[in-house]
Amino acid sequence: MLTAGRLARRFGLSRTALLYYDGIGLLRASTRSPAGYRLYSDGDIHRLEQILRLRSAGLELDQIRRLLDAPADALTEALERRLEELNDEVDHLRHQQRFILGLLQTRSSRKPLRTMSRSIWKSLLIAAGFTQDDLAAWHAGFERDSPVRHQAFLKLLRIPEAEVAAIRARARKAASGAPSRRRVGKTG
Amino acid sequence: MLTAGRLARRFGLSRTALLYYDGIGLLRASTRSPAGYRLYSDGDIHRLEQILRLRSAGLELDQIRRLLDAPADALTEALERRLEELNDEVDHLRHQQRFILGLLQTRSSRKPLRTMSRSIWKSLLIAAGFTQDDLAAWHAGFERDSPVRHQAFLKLLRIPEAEVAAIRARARKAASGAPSRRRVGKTG
DNA sequence: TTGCTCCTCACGTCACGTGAGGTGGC
DNA sequence: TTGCTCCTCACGTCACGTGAGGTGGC
Repeated sequence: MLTAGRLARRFGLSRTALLYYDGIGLLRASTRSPAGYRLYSDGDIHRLEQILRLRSAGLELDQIRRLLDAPADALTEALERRLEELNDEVDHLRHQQRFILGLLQTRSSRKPLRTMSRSIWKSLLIAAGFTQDDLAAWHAGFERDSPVRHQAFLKLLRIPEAEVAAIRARARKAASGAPSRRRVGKTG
Repeated sequence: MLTAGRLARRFGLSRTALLYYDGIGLLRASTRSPAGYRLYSDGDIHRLEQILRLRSAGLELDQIRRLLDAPADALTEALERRLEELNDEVDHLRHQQRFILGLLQTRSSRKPLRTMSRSIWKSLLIAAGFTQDDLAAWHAGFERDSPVRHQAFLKLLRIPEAEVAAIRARARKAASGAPSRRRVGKTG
């Protein structure tokens, strides 16, 4: 039996969040102490775990509440709908990005665009499921098999000359047999 | 001189939005009619255009208000900060997507994942700046120069066999000289 | 006179955060 | 007795949407 404060700390969320969940009927403490303190049972804790899982998926609390008492099919369906929604949201943010890039180009900017474009591209690929190592391996393979097309591809991404050269150099080194202990982007 | 309702319709936003902008001091009608109707001048309209531009970039109204009376440098800087912010937001949404894919995999799903992954990938590339035609041309070139690697690449994206075959067939046809009148994804 | 547009409050939204004012527990 | 934790309101957030109740304009 945990009080609200302890439970909150245990799950890394705020006490007021728990009070809010109580208020909207999402998660009520199954017991109260004589003084009125909320006391959360193991069952309550289990329910909280489910709630936080679905919250991590970006579902609304109201929807989570309904799903917890619904058949599993409803959950699967809701998650798939959420995936589509996320596609739309990402598209929307991408439009904002491209719009901003347009605004900046109209003005007198020169260098930020190039670096942004590179970092955007990278975060896209990483978000798409590629790890840093995947990217390194991919560049290495590309460079080994068709260095000319590799360069053209990097140019297409508007990555500046110096960066292109650095990426190709790393790719050649990786392809020539050095163990892949390198981290892209940070210190290596 | 336009009233609020007319101005709203002209710019495709709601009348209440304009009232709200007035309320927070973002855009005040420079004149009122004897009866108290808001009358927007050409100057007001020009200011609204600027507001909507920045709103399309996803800036907050409060920030927009400050930027409109600030030097151009501040605007450029704000837009670049917003770009970074967008990267973070997209990352966050991607995490949600990957988390959901994990949840669905734990359950008994089988087919939705494959198709999602494909559509996610495509929307990523399109959002990154590739047009449908760019994609088609890219596949065509890849297929022409190294069909084996092209297939491996598509497989890496977890695109189902049948889709892979279709994409390669289209790519071969495109590379063999047919004019690129085709649309990817819809009917073609 | 009839619609349509306009006006000004005031309240609701979503998931909490932040006090204010008061009590329980070691 | 002193801190720390807990309790219950109540209000603020962001960009509006939605009435309610009342007036202007063709």
